[in-house]
Amino acid sequence: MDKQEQILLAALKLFVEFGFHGTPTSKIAQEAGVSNGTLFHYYKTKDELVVALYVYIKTNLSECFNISQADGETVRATFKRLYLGWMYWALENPVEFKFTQQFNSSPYQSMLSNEAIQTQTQRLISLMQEAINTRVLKPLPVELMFTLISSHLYGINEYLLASNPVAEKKDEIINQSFDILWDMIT
Amino acid sequence: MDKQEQILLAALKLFVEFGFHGTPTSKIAQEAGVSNGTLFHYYKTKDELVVALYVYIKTNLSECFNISQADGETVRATFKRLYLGWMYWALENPVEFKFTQQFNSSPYQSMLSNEAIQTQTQRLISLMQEAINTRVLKPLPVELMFTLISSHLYGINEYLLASNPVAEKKDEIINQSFDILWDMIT
DNA sequence: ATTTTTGTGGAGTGATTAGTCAATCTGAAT
DNA sequence: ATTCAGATTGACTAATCACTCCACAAAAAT
Repeated sequence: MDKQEQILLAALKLFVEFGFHGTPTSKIAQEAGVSNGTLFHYYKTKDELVVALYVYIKTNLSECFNISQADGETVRATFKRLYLGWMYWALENPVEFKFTQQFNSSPYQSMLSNEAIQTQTQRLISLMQEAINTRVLKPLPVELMFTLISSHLYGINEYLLASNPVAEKKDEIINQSFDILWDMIT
Repeated sequence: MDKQEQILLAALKLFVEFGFHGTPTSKIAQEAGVSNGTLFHYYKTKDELVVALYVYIKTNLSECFNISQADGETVRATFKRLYLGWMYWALENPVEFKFTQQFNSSPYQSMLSNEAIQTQTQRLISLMQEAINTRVLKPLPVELMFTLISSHLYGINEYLLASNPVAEKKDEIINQSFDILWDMIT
């Protein structure tokens, strides 16, 4: 058993349920089954723990699929693969996803200066830029394109979590929503 | 001077900068120029203050435009009016907007049981439902339609706040983004 | 004029919190 | 067997926090 990971998982569970402020470090240690001291052995401050948890989750997410166009893959297929990959990850890991949302619209956001995560985003951006350059996507500013796609994804995800349809219906909506997105950006 | 409002404004400023947990009630009172006791005279708990602030902001927002189709107004014009109204409000009140985002992805969200705000959302929903019934909008579940539109709006807003273009360019992007949205949903 | 209600202040309180520390344990290397 | 570095513990602390309480002021009602 990796105590460090247990701490992260306990923090995740409690943060999503009670918010950052609502969960004392003592409760996190308790939930993780470790002592107070151990928690602070691994993370010097509570803030550091919050940021580390975000990095941990984002790293897990990015390992789910690689952001690059495979040989013989059309641009559309690449985008669809990434869109579906992200969407299904978010649906299967709602707590993790909720946490990233909470984090992104919190003041902790600015404490983040993690290289790995920023290059991950950069990869997506350049993939989109290339698709714009080759006239596959509409000639919009790439940052705007990025925003359009990710907010679309967030929205659909939120809808699916709220309405919680059966698996088939869910797949149908996801595919349909990708088509709508693709129409929008090409 | 209305002390109650001063407290809300001080809380807004501090919450957005330091988060709910990062701002003690004593600092809020100090920023508002009132005593600790006065703050708790108006709001029995800190939680109550947070929720009251959300209601206050949402009420202000909803007073900016009325959600109904004016005489002789096309469906597209109604949607555009509401879209632009909301967008410009969010751009002109970034702190308020940021707060609502923070609130919505926080555990406080569930403490909200305000009638007025929920009927406001209901109005928008039924406006969309009607547009779907009359075949103006695509035959999608109305909740999905709602999600598509609002996440689009959120995304564009975030982009505009981040890139901060000059006023003309900004107007152009907003109009353009509405056209993209309209294409998407019709 | 007198009472009642409401607003305001700010010191005070008990509980809670993030973070420390010295002591012990563990296990691997020598 | 001894050493030693890192892991682990949990009692401890200094600070902070949400919230109370009571005295008093202002206004409103009688």
